[in-house]
Amino acid sequence: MITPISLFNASCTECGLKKLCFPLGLDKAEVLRLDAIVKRKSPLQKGEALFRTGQAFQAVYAVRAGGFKVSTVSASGEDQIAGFYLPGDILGADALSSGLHVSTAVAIDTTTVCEVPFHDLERLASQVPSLNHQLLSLMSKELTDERMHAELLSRKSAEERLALFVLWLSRRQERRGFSARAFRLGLLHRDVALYLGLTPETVSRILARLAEERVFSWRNKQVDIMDMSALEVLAGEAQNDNDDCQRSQCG
Amino acid sequence: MITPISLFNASCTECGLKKLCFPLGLDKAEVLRLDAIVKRKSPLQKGEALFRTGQAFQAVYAVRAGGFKVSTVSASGEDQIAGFYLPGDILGADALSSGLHVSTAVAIDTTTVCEVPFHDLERLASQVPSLNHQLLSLMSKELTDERMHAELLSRKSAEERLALFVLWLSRRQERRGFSARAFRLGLLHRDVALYLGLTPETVSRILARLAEERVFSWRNKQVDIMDMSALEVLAGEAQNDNDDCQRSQCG
DNA sequence: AGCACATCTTGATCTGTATCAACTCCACAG
DNA sequence: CTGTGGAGTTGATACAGATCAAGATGTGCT
Repeated sequence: MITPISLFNASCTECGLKKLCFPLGLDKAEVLRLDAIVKRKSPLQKGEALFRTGQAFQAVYAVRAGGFKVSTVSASGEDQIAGFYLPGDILGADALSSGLHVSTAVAIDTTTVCEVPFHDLERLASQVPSLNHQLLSLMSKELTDERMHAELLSRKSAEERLALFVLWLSRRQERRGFSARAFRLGLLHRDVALYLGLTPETVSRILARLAEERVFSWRNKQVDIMDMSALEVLAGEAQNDNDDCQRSQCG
Repeated sequence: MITPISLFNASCTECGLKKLCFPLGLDKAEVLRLDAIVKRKSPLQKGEALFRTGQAFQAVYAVRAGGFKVSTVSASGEDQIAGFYLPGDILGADALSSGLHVSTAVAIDTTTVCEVPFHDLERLASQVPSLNHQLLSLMSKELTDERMHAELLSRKSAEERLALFVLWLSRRQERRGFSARAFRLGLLHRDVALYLGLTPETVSRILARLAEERVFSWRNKQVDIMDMSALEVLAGEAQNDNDDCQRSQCG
């Protein structure tokens, strides 16, 4: 199959996501060395797997466009969704300790990735301290994200979970330079429900209520936030009262 | 204050936990270099904090004896417990991406730790590839553990959660060379409840039932597992049927 | 365009766990 | 030894969200 070169040859130097990805903190010469080990793969179709549980760990991947859902299959069959990975995110590093992937990554859209063979990455990182630091930093970030996820699951009501989920998405969009108030979200309610520890029915009911209350709507893969501060309140993240004041002038 | 040197001078070379900790995969000369940057601190009393939310990130810590509970304080005040760290575990690396600790680590017993200044660790790791690999591997391990925690929180019943929790503890004990069936657990019900996303009342009720059914008991900081296979069944982790068979001779 | 299947919505009911409340047990200080 | 406060237990009740069920809407394929 012949694919237009232009889609895949963009280097890290020119990539719009370099502030979120491995190049962060590297100088130009270092980015060029990184570029040399990165393989741009042809796009995955929606539903295709990037890796599956049990496969040998070979590389980590940076999402360039599209996205993945990462799930683990439990003994009971039904799968749990560990997270969603959007452009700029790195995935696959969770397989590092065991040498085998412990989860499956499925494209939720037509998706392009950069493949970074781990052996090469590790060797380069040992020569480029700032790259190594960034690798550690990205993993540390994933860990704190997963902790936030666990906190959401253990202490939040269904409504808070959905509000928080949309708020997180909104902030990720914003950091990528897109609108925080309106974006596309090509996920099934079922997948979001699994991620949030809820059922699709509950998700549907709460979406109906929040749309009714003009907080936000999610219809036909399109999210529109109508009242950001109400959303923050519902998510339990309002910039309220005097938390800052205790450290500055007030009181 | 003068403390007996003998308590703190044990080197990594002689440490019984080296198979679980940074030295894994290093040769003797490398372990000696690691030893040179590790600081053995004087013990923390029960209830003392190793680090607190908001403190600057300076070092990672290896638990030598005792243990920690690591919790995050949410805006609403009550704290969520992210995990328990036992001898051989590494903690503190979650602060790496932001440069500030995002959680608080409190000793649950008299506890000794090895402090590894991160700046030194990073420099040494850049010279010793196997150390760098082990650092990445430990972080990857933490990430998969946190995913298991999230899975427990989103899909398991209260009984399954407790069974799984005790099973995890049992396996950790075993890997450290202790009995898998009987061990000390100096945690409050309240802390375990928070970790499992339950209330102390529910924990108490289920413990009573499981002791009644002779699966395991937890009284006076002492856990005794009476029926390991029943515990595995309750935890949804029984070595059941033909999962292996599908890959071998059966059928 | 039209069919078929998957996803989403909406409603009725059920249930596991939280919540509230009272009591017991224990550790520790004096 | 006794008083005090925190932790654990046990029971009664409430409710959020699961489950079951049926219909509406969408989406992909021929």
